[in-house]
Amino acid sequence: MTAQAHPPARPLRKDAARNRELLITAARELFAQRGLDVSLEDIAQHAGLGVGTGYRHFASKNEIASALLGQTLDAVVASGEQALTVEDPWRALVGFFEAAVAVQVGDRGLREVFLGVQDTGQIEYVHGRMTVIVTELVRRAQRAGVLRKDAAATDIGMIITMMSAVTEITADFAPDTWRRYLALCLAGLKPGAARLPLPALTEEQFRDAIDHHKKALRPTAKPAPARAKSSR
Amino acid sequence: MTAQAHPPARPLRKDAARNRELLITAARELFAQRGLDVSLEDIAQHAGLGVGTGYRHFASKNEIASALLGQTLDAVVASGEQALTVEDPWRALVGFFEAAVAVQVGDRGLREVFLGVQDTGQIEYVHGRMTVIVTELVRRAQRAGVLRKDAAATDIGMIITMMSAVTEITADFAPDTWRRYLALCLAGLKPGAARLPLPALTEEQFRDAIDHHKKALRPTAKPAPARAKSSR
DNA sequence: CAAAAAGCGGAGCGACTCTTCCGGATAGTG
DNA sequence: CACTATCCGGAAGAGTCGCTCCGCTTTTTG
Repeated sequence: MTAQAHPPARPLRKDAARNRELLITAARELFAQRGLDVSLEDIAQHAGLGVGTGYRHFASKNEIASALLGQTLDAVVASGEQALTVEDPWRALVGFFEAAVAVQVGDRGLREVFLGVQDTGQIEYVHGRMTVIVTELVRRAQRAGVLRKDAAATDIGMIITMMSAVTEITADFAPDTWRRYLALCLAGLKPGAARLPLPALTEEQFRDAIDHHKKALRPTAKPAPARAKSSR
Repeated sequence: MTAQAHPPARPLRKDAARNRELLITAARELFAQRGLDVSLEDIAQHAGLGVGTGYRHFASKNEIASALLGQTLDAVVASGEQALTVEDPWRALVGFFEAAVAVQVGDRGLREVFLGVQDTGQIEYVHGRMTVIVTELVRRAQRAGVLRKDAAATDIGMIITMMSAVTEITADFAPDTWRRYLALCLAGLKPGAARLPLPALTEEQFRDAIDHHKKALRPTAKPAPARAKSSR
């Protein structure tokens, strides 16, 4: 589903391959620094190339963004899988939190996705893989008695989103601030506190939450093929 | 500072006054529903008026947005002042949280401001009034022993921002979800939990946080006065 | 060392935004 | 009821962004 470089039927020409890499790294940098709203002209220029070259390698701006974001989201999933191998259930949970938030500190585009400001479309795919992992992390911690019984798997995702908000605001000058508020939430997750007033979201609701509502990554809405002449 | 309707030197003509109200309510509705990015054409049309009429009443789109947002932010300040009159320090604190978040549930534009996605410019003004109130709320609660000693005034603002993130994502179908996560944070704010790893932000840092970095409400960057002829 | 294939770049189109301008409609006045 | 200050509406200027098209350059091939 990810627009991974189409398996090169014929190997790319040398310069083309080089330019492709230039584009990818330029895009990654700009998305991370300035968010998902940078223009493709900026990306191309930042790579020292022309706009047309960008479109030779990627069908649309969304394709670059989706591919890059997908890659990063995969990394988050990976750190979740790794957390499952940690024996101490509480340390595993905390470690996962920290990994998931740490990647966002340097990546504004990623934060925009977690905050639901922008939509890349493929989150549900990642979410599918994630829910199993997180559910297991929660189950283990609860069984060990280190996590309050009324915590749910969806709470973990929501807390990560809250950390995104903190980081979005502080990343520029106090990038570690999220640690303070994660600690605060973790304190609230320990057993023994007062009951939580509402039930957690269901997995389905949570998926809707990060998938619905937001503006698609550029409305684009390419209705008419621009030119009347469809010569090509 | 707020672009309150310039004290009408001469009373507005009847239709003008009516249209002004139409514009304001239309803008408020659209900002609340669709966020701060709605076009001014949409606003005018939603009010049943022409674009030009909008500019007769407001100097720019930013002016409408700022004025409206400012009004809402004033309401938040007011609920803070009211909280100071509650005798139970914990109830006062919780009440303030609830008031501050509740207004955001129906107002997407306001959430965008709290999340630092968009900048209206006048937050620092509100922040100035707020910091005194919140500091007092915190001091009272700590003196009564119901709030952990290492909590700071800036923590309150940050928690509100976290609730903005939750609400931004859930407002469309489970608008009360923030209550669960507020409860979780409140549990973490009770005394007795493990120390928080980092110091809180200073007031100055917090002000920078919600003031810096974000994209101004439309770059606009009106460099040249459009037409060369400066007849008017 | 050609010829052909592949790739490059940027002018340019459509769609959208904010804002201005001004002819024509409207409300208040004598 | 006319007359004028006021106001309305929408066309149009200027800017931005996504994307396409096609003449020109570079790489590969034979």
